[in-house]
Amino acid sequence: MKNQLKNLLGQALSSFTQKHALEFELPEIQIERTRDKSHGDFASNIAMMLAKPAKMNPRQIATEIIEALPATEFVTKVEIAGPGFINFFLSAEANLQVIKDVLEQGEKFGLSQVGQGKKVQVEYVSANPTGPLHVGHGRGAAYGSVVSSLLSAVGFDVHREYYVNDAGRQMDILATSVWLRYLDESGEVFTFPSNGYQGEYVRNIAGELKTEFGNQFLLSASQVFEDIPADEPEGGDKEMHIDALTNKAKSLLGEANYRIIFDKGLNAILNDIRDDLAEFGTEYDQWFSERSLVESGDVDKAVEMLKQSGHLYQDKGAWWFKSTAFGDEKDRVVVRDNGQATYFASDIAYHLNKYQRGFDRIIDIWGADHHGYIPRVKAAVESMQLDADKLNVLLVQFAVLYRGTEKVGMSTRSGEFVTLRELRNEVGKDAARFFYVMRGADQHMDFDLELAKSQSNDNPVYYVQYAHARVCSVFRQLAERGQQWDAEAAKQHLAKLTESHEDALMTMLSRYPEILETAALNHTPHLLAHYLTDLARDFHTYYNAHQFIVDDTELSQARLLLVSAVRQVIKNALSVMGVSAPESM
RNA sequence: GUCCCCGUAGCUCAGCUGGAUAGAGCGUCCCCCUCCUAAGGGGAAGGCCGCAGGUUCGACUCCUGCCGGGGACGCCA
Repeated sequence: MKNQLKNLLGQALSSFTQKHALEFELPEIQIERTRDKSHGDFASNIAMMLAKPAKMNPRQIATEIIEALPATEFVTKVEIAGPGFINFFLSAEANLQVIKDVLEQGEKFGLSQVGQGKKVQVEYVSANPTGPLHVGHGRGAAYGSVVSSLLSAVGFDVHREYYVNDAGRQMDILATSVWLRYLDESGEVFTFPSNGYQGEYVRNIAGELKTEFGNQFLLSASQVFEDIPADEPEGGDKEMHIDALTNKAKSLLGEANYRIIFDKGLNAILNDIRDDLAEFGTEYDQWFSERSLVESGDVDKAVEMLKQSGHLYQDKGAWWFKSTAFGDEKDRVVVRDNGQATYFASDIAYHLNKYQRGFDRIIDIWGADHHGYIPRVKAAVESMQLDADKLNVLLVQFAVLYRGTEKVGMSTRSGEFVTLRELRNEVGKDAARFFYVMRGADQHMDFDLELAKSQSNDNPVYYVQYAHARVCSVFRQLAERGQQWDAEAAKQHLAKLTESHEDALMTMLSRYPEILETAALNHTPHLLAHYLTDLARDFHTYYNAHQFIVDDTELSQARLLLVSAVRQVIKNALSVMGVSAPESM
């Protein structure tokens, strides 16, 4: 509808410019929904935009444009209002059309092709596989998966990816932690390193290792801790302590055995993360391994490439990337003085790889704490002569958990964090997803567990789902009364829908495709959540004001058709959000 | 210190990329199904859109500077 009006205005505009022999470049035609019914259904500000360049009074311009407007059956009235708005009033038929559209298109209603099949890669969550996902990752997961679904809904070819940090120091620390817990299980006595992974899950993995391999990796604690520098509580350095233990593990166990333990830890946690995300309803097309980049030599190649192009220099034994040349605050280390490539080196190689795979757009979704990372990645991309505009980094702010008014403590260090799985078990997948996505991603969020669990009208998830269930209930009621309903036949009686509530609902339904498009293009899934509560509210209002199953069968049929369209749109929108649409509650 | 995010009703948040009289929910107050699920609905009160300038026909929205809150700034990952 919006586009049709745009076309009409375009035609009127060109005859207007011809008439006055205007030469300047025309502004883009903007048409928007009116906020107030008395302003019609749509409005354009084009006359005011033209006022200055055309050197004419905006109301005069509006008058002439309206005169030049081709006649159509779906617009009943066009008015000039206020400083020069052109207001369009749609005909009743035009309003009714949306019901037919929903009926015909069903699950496809709202989808579009603005993405033109362009290839978009969306990378999200990508948490280190050193422990279970916590509630902070949950927000990224919900946001990333809904953004992906939105993009896909408006015609992009979306590739969802999880970057697995399965190489590097943190993974070594995990492997070492697993091994030490294994020794612990076997009765060795020692103090667990303060910088190791303390969580219970590490013990579980160690237990599995023990069951599977028996004493194959058993060594005495005295042998392991021989010549290891002191840990922090003993006045030493916790980083040096843990690194030394890792090196000791490698030398005592040998590469092959070490690798077994390493992989045991990695796979246990990665499988857990996979299951967790799958149960949360976020799917991936690819799990991209960092180690594969290292082993294929891509990381070395990328570093070499930067050396060749003169973007690296050596200082104090380390190789630095000259990111300041591209606007970063300081230069960054790519290869440490011990010869180890940093995570940044892998990230450079990974982004190069993304570009080489030929995506039209690349979206990275990171936690807000990584914002300082953006300039250096963009710098790396630019230094490799790649189009940095294709890369879009979206940041997700943290969520703070509340139980009622009480803040739920969160500290990753002590291993005392609330996991995503615990959250799902407590409030359920639907509520968790809806709540996560209800607020703008750049907004700090208060996540109230009590509210998310509550089965009341305070809870937007239930509010929306209930609207869907209520429609289903109406149809069950209809069946119980032994009455028939025929959607095709009902189409003939739509003109019976004359109540203001019905009008409002139809307008709301026709907005859905527009909401999907803006939400997708702006990466703002919260618009969809708000739209759903608005739609549900209009439905509940209608429900309270009017009976759908009434004696006038034609009216009854028409109302049922309208209500079934509402059900369809709620279902479609919830499905984009990855939230279920229950038929009864 | 540098950088990022935020500041809108008592509370939690929208505000459609600059439009008309700034909107919801919760909370408060009043009211509504012998009727398709009251897990619902209607109404009232409640605002210097942090402050001060600037840009223009027009600013909650864009720019600058303050004030206030949160976060990030490592040869960490």
